[in-house]
Amino acid sequence: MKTAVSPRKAPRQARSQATVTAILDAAARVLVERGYAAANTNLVAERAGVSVGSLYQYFPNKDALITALHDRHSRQMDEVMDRAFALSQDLPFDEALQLIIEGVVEAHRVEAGLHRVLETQLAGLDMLSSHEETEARIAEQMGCLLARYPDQVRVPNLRLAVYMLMHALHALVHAVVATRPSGVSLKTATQEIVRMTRLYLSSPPTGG
Amino acid sequence: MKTAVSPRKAPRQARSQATVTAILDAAARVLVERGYAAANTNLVAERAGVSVGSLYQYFPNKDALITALHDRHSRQMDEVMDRAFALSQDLPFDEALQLIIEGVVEAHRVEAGLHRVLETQLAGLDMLSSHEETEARIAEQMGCLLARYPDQVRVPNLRLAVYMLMHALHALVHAVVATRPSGVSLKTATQEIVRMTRLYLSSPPTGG
Amino acid sequence: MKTAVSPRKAPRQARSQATVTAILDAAARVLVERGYAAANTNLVAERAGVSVGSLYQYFPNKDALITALHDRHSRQMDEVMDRAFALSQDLPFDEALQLIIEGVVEAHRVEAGLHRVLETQLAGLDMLSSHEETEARIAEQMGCLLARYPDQVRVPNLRLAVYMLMHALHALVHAVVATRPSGVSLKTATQEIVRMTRLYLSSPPTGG
Amino acid sequence: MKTAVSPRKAPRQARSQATVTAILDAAARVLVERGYAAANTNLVAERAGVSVGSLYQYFPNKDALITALHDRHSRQMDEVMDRAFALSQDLPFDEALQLIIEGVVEAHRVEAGLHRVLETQLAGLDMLSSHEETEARIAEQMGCLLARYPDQVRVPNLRLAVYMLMHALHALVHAVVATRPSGVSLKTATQEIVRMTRLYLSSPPTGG
DNA sequence: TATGAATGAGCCTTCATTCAT
DNA sequence: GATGAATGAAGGCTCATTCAT
Repeated sequence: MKTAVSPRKAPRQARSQATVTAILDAAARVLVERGYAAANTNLVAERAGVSVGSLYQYFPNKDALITALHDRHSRQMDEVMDRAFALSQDLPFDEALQLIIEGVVEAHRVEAGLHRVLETQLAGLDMLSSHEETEARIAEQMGCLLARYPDQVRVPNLRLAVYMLMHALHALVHAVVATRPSGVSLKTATQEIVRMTRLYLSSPPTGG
Repeated sequence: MKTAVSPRKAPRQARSQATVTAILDAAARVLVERGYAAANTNLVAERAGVSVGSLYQYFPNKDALITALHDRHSRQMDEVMDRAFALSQDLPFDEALQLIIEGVVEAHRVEAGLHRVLETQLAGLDMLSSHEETEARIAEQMGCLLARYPDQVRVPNLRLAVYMLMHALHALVHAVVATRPSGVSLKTATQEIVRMTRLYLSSPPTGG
Repeated sequence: MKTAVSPRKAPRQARSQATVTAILDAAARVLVERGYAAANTNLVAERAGVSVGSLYQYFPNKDALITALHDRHSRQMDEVMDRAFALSQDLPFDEALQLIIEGVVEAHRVEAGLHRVLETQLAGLDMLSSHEETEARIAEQMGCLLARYPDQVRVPNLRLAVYMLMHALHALVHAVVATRPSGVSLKTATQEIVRMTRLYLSSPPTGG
Repeated sequence: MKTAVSPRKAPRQARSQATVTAILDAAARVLVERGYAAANTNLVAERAGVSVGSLYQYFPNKDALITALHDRHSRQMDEVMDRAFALSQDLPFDEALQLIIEGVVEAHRVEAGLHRVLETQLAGLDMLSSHEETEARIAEQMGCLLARYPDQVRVPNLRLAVYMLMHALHALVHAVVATRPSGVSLKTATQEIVRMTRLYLSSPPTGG
């Protein structure tokens, strides 16, 4: 499942691919609109314009569908992040930081609702493995990034700093994308996240 | 209904109170174990050691039960926070900050799992009002706190700073309570949150 | 049960009697307001101002309660009818007829709603026996009445005539009490019932 | 939904139609046997030889099922009545009257039990509208009929007469179909209804 | 393969009835 | 006797899943 499709010999596969995509899209919409509890496979199939039977042809059960949706979403996010990290490669610290954070915000803006639902309502499902993988990979990249700027990044414990940033950034980006204090633009808010991050990273452990 | 009970001749009420408490406790456990969607009233009743009928004697429906649980939890959190804010009243900035953050961590340590589920899976229910109230009240107190230390708190926009802290602290506290990088104690992690907060608040807007 | 209470030594009994009456009254009200399906013993008890426990002290189960209510209602109706038949004893045919029919209308006006519900929704219960008895007794009396006026009552088959009248009058009285064509008073409508009855009874079997 | 099916390629629809019919038939049976309160959808489904799920595929809820049953029954009755009224068009008064009343009796003979339950236990449901419509239409037709014979029909108030007949006939037909005095055939009883009706309609208001 | 009617386990809720106080 | 909290069987309804066409 979920294996890449070889470019040639697409006719059959193309149909399947389109159907799978339609189903996942419908699932995303339904999930965002009604939450996991109220989302049901019949509705997803209807919204996707296919029969329930077809849905079950491609996904053995409801959880598999949600998992697949989650995986697809993760992959999309990963790509954005990878691109951001790649671009930041040769930039000075401040610019790299800004680029990365703006990238994350951008990544979350696309499907903020879906992202939230997936993260939120799916705590109980067994799909965490892939999610944690992703998290770990991003943490890894983040660690590498920080390690590249020993002069600006002066934290007592790099692993701890990465951990702090992962969680703080995650929450702030979500918040900033969803809602901001009145009169504050997304750009300004994003800038403030950058500022907080820079302050945190570039101050020596001891106040002295 | 659940108003204060007169001290003498409490047996009847005491029994009811105990039942209500047992139900709420069971609901909390079930919710944490299985999430909202998979939690069902029959199971909650069974776990509470009462019949479904009793459950419905005290809570008109499933949502009301969850809402009541949420309210109870909120009240408990509020008390902890209020206490922390009160104690921090006459302390110097650094100590006040530390006290507050340790208070929040402490508040979350009690029922972290429940807290997460309630926050997470209940987005759809109509109980948000009380939740948002609580949030607003805490934000208000936070704002007052920061305003008390104009010398140490140098942020360009106080409302924005409060907003940033609310979200970042929230996430970090949750994270820290649930899991930490190996080798990092809860105390150390909490300290790091304090450090991040202090750095963020006490640096002038412009690097200069 | 339901046995007459001896006049002396009433204190205890009086209390019970009052409670039973209150319960039956409440049951009547609830039944009229919500119908049999939606009526429930807890509500009846509450409306009667007693506990469910007390209700079950006097009535072994819900059906017994309804049956008792039905019996009480029947008895009240019977009394009215008996009185009407007694008064009509020495009157000429037309006046006797009018008196009886007005009596029936009057009897139904008091608790028309209850009467309807009892008749209607209780078809399935096993309380019909007493109901059929009452019906039979009234039919009997009606037969006697008609037999008293051989000159005016010229029907081919007396039993059939009684049967016809029982059913037609029943329906018409119900209808007339509940609703009438606009502009028609209860008195006028009652008069028309009398007219129909007289015409039916006093015409010779063959048109000749 | 239940609109006419194109003759060719009906298999799908035919199946559904059959299922719907089976459900309605089962509902009718259960309703007659146990009354509305004791009738439950699970039993209806079982009796119909389908699953509850199927029942709810065709009827959104219990009341809708009963309403549909009521509608189907009404439609059947209407057809019989319409036919009777149509046939009576050019007949002399006595024959027209006889035809109509025999028609009503015939209409009720088919599903007398169901008819009674539907009329009886369903006062509370919102299906009255259609029922009252039917009643009004029949009253209308009855009025027209009577108006066609000004020589034989001599009543003081046509609307009142129609009202009287609607109620009396209704009750008598029900009675006659369900049970009769011993020794009286359905035919004889029906004849007696005709006789009563004729006497009522053709006598001048005042005895003179 | 696609379809969608059919299935039925399971959930929320009610209410007649019991019983400890 | 009176009370009313507690009980739990039963009923309405949903929805993940299957399978005949």
